[in-house]
Amino acid sequence: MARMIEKSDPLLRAQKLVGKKFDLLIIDSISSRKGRSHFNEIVKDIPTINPRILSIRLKDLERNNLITKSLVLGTPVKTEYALTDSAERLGEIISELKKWAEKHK
Amino acid sequence: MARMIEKSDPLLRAQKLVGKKFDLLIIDSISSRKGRSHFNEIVKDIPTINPRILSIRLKDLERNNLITKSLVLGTPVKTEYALTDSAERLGEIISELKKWAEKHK
DNA sequence: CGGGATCCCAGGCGATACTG
DNA sequence: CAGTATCGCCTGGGATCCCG
Repeated sequence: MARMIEKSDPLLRAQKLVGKKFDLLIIDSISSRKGRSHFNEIVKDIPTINPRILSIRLKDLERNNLITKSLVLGTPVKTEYALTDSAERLGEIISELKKWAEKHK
Repeated sequence: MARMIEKSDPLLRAQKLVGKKFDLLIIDSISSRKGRSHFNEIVKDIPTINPRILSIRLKDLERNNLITKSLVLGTPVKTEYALTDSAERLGEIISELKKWAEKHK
């Protein structure tokens, strides 16, 4: 008999993947720019984030296959963050969550 | 011209409403019991939660109109927590989030 | 432009014990 | 059964400055 303990497992997993303070905001920001953003564009969308945190979160999201990072050569070199397919699907859920939050109460 | 600053407002709002560690787990637990649960039933569903935290979270969720609390007279008296309509709608989003988390990667 | 290095801080959470 | 009382911790995040 399987353990009931695992009833909430998928949610715990979601939490580990995108549960930190700015994670959904970051994904939503990239999503709103059609799936590709530069570092400072995200900062513009989330004025309260600080570069250190953004940097940490981006790396973590990358490790977890939510975003990909690529370099755009030129002067200066730019970085470009893009959502993975999975993260784009999450983006739709985030969009529903936003609608929900706006209506709530 | 509206402030761009507010681009991520609904998400920040959602975060304040249900952004703490166990919030989604609690709502999902009640939801899985057809919208009504007792204190210790929630504890059974979320073995890692401790009574103090659950108590705090339930009060906060109640204040924010996500759950309602009522007493069921009898011996002993029981408390019953139910989801509000709004929280039930959130429950559907949580359900999608769970599916997403299971498929991811 | 896109970060890294340091230092610091609060608050959210864990553990344990107790109660109406 | 359904919580409350204490206490301590630790991690995530804020502030500031700096660099290739």
